Amino acid sequence: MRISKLFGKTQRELPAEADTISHQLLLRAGMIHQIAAGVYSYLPLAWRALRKIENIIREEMDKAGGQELMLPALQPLELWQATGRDLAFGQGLFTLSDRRERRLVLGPTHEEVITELVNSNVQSYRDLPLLLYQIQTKFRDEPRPRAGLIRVREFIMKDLYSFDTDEEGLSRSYNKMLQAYQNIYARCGLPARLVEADSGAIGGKDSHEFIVIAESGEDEVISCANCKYSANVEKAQSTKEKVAGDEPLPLEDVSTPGIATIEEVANFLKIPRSHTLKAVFYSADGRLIFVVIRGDLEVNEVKLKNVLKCSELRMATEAEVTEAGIVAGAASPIGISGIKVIADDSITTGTNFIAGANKPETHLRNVNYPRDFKVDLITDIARARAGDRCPKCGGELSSSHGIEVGHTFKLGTFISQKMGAHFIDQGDLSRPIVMGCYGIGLGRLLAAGIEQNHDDKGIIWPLAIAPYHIYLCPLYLENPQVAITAEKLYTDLEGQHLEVLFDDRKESPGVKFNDADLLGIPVRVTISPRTLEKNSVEVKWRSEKEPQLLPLEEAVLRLKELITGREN
RNA sequence: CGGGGUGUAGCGCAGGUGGCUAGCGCGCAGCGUUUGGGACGCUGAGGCCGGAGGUUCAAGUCCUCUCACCCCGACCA
Repeated sequence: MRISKLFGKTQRELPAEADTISHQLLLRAGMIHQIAAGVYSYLPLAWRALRKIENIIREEMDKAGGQELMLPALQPLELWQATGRDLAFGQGLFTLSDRRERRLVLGPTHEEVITELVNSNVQSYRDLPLLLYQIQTKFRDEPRPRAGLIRVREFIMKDLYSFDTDEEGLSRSYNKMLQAYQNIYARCGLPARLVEADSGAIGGKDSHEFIVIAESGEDEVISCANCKYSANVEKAQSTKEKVAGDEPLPLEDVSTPGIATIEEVANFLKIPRSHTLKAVFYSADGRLIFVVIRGDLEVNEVKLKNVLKCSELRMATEAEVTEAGIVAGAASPIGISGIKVIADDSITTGTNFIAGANKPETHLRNVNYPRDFKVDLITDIARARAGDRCPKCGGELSSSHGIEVGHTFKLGTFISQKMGAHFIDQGDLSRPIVMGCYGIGLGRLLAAGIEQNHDDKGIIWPLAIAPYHIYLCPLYLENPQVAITAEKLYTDLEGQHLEVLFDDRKESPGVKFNDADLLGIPVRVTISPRTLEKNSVEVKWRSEKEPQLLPLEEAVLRLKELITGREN
């Protein structure tokens, strides 16, 4: 490709809109163009890189036994109502009506559609297992698109769906996919980590994410330095250490004038926050929920949401709390009735806690569970933090940010049951198909690739996903010797099926070198009067500092060797 | 949804106390001189100042409404 003909221009200045690195570089390199919040066009360079990623994914899916197909983006809303996932997705679902007022959604994912399809093609255990996948555009009305391609509303995604006769089959399919995913990230040059995850609106039991550690990532990963434990903070557990072990003492009031927050209570009474119990109020599908947790811990809303099995969860408003007869600032689980109380199991890690008295400006000393109050449910709903103890080995947990570049789910029979997708087993029994699903966002993978591979000059593409292999960079093109040599080299390199971006512009060396660095093509080949004097060309890897000279007559073959050598 | 910010040329920005032909840099076009890390000179094209309404002799500038985009938060009584 000649740069003079390439659609898309590099930009010298930082775009004001972007403040994550991949977003900035994608814009500066002229690779993407935004048309609305979280909606982008992909220009030729980006599209080439995406297709490289797509092909790697396709090869690995096929190798694992997957069969590619294409599914509709336009889906009837009833399909979503059948599984109830229209509610789970809520506002995240793009909906529209056709001319007959039939309600449709733009598919945010395709479990319903493919289950419907599979149901009409599978009757017997002999038809299973199946691994079916699609690579296509999906739509989610994200509350806040951000960071360029990292969180968007229209995106290209590979989803594979597995269909098995039982849990063991599912595990086999699941493990195949985990392996295929490891292969994909390795081939794309991305160090992705496997972490335990919450399944969110997709539903299901076991779930894992692949995370690329990056500052701009919006996911928080909790991991143990000592063992392999690693989990998304939404899911992560930690050991809650004992805090106070005295014999339970009788309850007593303590006056706390003007004291409301846990911080203030702890300071006022000169005790650690961990010796207090905190009351937090939520509204779950419109119902008030009373949550009790040890004062130094925070509620993990994802865990809470899972426990409550609700579709909408938010903090309750002060009005809602007051209306329920609760004294803000001194709320207490003691003597509460008519409200569902959920407790974090941290309330059993000590005795004689301080808690609200449910009377203005008053707290209670020596609160003990279960002696003093009852709860509807006690379980782990706390947010794990860096510095906490690992639930598996007791090591110290640390926290880092990352980009979720893949997510796998053991769906089980949740969807197949609701949609009546059954098969006949060997004993002539009708049973629901056991499902899994496995997604990768291609654009996000591209962005993560840039987040991982760049310097202050620009992108440094891993060879496997680079839009081109070689940046052919002749200097002083008005010199006929340079021009002729460059043209010949361009033709010969393409003849060897090397992918060449030919900078045929009459620009100054500075401009060309800077664009070469910005675009991040792995190998730069410079031809100039200076190199021609030595009858050679200069070759430089984008990822390395020093160039080397290659004799002109060997250049094509040597470059071919260099590139195929690194590809494997 | 809440909070903050920004909309002026393809990109980055200035102008904002109303005042006549709306500027600067980059980029773009032409000519010339240059040339191993974003060269220089000259000439030139390019704007419904996000949109609607209002105030005024006069609005990029003031008022009201609205739209779009970006960032932060979805935070604990």
